[in-house]
Amino acid sequence: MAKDSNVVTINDVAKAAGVSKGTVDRVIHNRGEVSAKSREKVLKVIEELGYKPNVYASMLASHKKLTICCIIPEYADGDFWSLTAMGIVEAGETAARYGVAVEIVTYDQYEIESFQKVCNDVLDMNPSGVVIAPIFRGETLSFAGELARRDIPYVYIDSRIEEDEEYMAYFGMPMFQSGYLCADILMNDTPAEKVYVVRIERDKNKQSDPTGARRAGFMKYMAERYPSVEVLNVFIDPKDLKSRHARLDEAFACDEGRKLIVMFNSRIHLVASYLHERGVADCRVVGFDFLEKNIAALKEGVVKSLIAQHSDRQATSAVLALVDKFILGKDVAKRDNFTQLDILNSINCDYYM
Amino acid sequence: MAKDSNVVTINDVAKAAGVSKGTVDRVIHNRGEVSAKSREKVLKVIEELGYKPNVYASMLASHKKLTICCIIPEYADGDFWSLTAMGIVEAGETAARYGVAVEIVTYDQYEIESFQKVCNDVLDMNPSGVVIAPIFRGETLSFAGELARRDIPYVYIDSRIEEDEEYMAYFGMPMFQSGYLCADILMNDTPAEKVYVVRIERDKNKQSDPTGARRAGFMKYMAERYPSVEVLNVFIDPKDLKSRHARLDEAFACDEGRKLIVMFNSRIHLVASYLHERGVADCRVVGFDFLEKNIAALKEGVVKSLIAQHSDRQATSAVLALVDKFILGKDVAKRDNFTQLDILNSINCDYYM
DNA sequence: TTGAAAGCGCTAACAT
DNA sequence: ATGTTAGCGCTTTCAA
Repeated sequence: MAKDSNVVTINDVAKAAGVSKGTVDRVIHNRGEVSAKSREKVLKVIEELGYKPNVYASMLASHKKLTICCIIPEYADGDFWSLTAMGIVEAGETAARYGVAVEIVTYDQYEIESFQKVCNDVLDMNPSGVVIAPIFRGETLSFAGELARRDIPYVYIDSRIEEDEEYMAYFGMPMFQSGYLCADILMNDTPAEKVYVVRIERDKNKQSDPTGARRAGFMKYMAERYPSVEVLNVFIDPKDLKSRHARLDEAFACDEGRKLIVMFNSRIHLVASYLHERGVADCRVVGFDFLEKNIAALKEGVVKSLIAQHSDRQATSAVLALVDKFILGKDVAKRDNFTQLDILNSINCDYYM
Repeated sequence: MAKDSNVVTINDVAKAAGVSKGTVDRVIHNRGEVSAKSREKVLKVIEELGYKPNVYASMLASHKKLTICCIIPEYADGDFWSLTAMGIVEAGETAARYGVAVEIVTYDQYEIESFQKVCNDVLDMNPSGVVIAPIFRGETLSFAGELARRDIPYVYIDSRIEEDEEYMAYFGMPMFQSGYLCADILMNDTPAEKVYVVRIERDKNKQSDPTGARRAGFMKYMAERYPSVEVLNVFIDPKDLKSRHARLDEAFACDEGRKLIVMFNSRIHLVASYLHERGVADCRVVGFDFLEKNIAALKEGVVKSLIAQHSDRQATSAVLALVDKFILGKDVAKRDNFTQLDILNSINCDYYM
C-alpha cells in the first residue's frame, strides 16, 4: 500500500534538517545533548513541514509506565464517594488504552492521620499525576506543595483548597449556587413560617465543614426572598439512630403545620427514614446527591427533590485531563470546571445514570 | 529495558497455540482462510491468556482510513441542531487521535428530497460508519436498509425509527417521559382550570410529528392527576410573527387569570417574546431545550423552567461508540441509551454547559 | 490453509 | 554532540 503521501514523519524532518532521527527525537523531547545549531534547524523544519508526532508509534516504542493516583475518602457501596470511585474506574478503562494505570487510594475522612499516611504512600509511589478529593485543608495544602515541588501535576475534584495556586485543574460543583438553588426548590413560591436545616453534629466543631458554602448560598436566598422566615438548625448524629430520632422529635414537637426540611450533605435519607417511621406526611423535603437510599426516598414521595451532581463525571474528567496532558501534551481547556446542578424528582430520576 | 512481564502479545498467543502470528491475526479479524482447528485453538488460548490487542501497534501497522459521517438537519448558530453539531465536533477531536475522520453532512428537515440527496452522497463516500438524526421515517428506513446491506454500522441520535432492527445503537431522550415531567413542572401541585399547549402549524398535517410522544406523555399526566383541567391547543406559524401574535391574542382573549403555557418543541422563546411584548405577567411557562433565546427568556423570568437534554453528549457518545467499535472492536454496552432529563431554571442554567 | 518477513513511526541504548 | 540500530506489537503481502 502506498503510504499516505502527505504525512510528515520524523525521518522527513531528519532528512530536511540534515541530521539523524536521533537528533530530531532529542530536540522534540528536550533531551539536551544537542547543539544550538541543530536544535534551531530542526525546530524550523518541524514548523515548516508541519510535523506532528505519531502518537501510536510513540506509545508503541516507549514503554512509558504512567500512573495516576486518585486519593478519595473511604467509601461503601451506594454512598457518596462510591460514585466518584465509579467515575475513576470508568476513566481508568480509557486510560488503559493509552497505557496509563489508574489507582484509587482511600483515607478515612474523619481521621487526619489517615490522610497524612495516604499522602506519604502516594509520594512513595512516585505517580505521574494525582487526583485528589480534599477534606483536610492544611494537610492537603502541604501535600500539594510537595507534589508541585516534584513537578507532579494534580487535579482537585469535589472541592478545592482556595489558597493553592499550583493545581492543574479542578472539577466540582458550584457549592454556593447549589445552596441557593436548594432554597428556591424548597420554598416553591409558597409562603411559610420556618424551615428546618438538619445538620451533622460534627459540623459544630470547625474541623471541617464541607457544605459550608452551600449553607451560605441557602441563607443568602432566604435573606433575599424570605427574610421573615425562620431558619432552624437541628443537629443530629448520623451514627446514632436513637439520639437522632430524639432530636428530630424534639425539633418538630410543637410544630403542627407543614414542615419544610433540608439537609446539605448527602444524608437526607436519614431524615426520610425518620419521617417514614413517624408517619409524618405533610412536609416538603429537599436534599442532595444521587444515593440509592435518597432515590428510594424520592420515589416513595418522602423526599420531594434532590439536587445532584455527576460526581462520577467529575472524577472521569479529572483523570482524563491528566491523561491528555501526558499522552498528547494537551492542557486542560479550563482550569476550573463546574458541573451542572441536576434537579431530580420522582419522574426524571430513573434516567439519571 | 525488560519488557513488561505480564503483557500478552500476539506472539505469545501464536506460540501457545502452535501457529504463526499471521494465523492469530486472521482469527482475530475473522479474515477467514483458517482451519476450524486452528481457529478454535487460537480462540481458546486468547481466552486463557487474556490477550488484549495493542491498539497502538495495530493502528501503526494498519494504515486504516476510517470515516464517520454524521447526518443531521441544517442548523444556524444557537438553534437546536447546532448543539448536536458541537457534540460531533468534540467527538471528532477524540476520534482524530485514533485516526478516524468525522464529517457532518446536513439536510433540510423540511425537504424530503434534500434528505434523499444527502443519503446518496453519504453512500458514495463509503463511510466506515454513520450517525443519523432522522426526521423522515420512510426515507430513513430505506437508507438504513442500504447501510445494513453494505455492513456499514449506523447509530441513531435524537430519535430513532421504530421499525428498524439493524441499528447499532441509539442515543436520545425519553420523549414520553419528558412530556410527563413537563406536566408535573407546569402544574406545580397547584390547582388550575386550563392549560395552553402551543403547537407549530405543520404538526397538523402528519408529514412528521417529532414531539408526538412528548405530547402523549403530557396528556397522560394530565389525565391521571388533573382530569378536569382543560387542555387547549393553539397553533402558530413560527415564521410569521404577525399571525402568530394574532393567534395568541385570540387564544388568551377571554382569559383573565393566571395562564399555564407549554410548548413541546424548542421554540418556547416565540411565546416568551409574545408575552414580553404584550406585557403579560401572570403566567407559568415551561418549554424545552437549551437554546440561547430560551435561556434568555428563562433568566428574564418569562419562562419558569426548561426541560433540557445534552444533545451534544448524545452526539458525542454516538460517534465514540462507533470509534470504539472500529478501533477496539468493543460493542456498545447498551443499544438504547436514554439521556437524563435536565430541569433548568434561572438559578442553575448558568452551569449547564 | 499457513508461515515468514518486511515494515508502520518512533524511542532509547549504544557507538562514534 | 550526533548517528546508527534494534526493537515495540501488529498488519499485510508473498511464498509455500
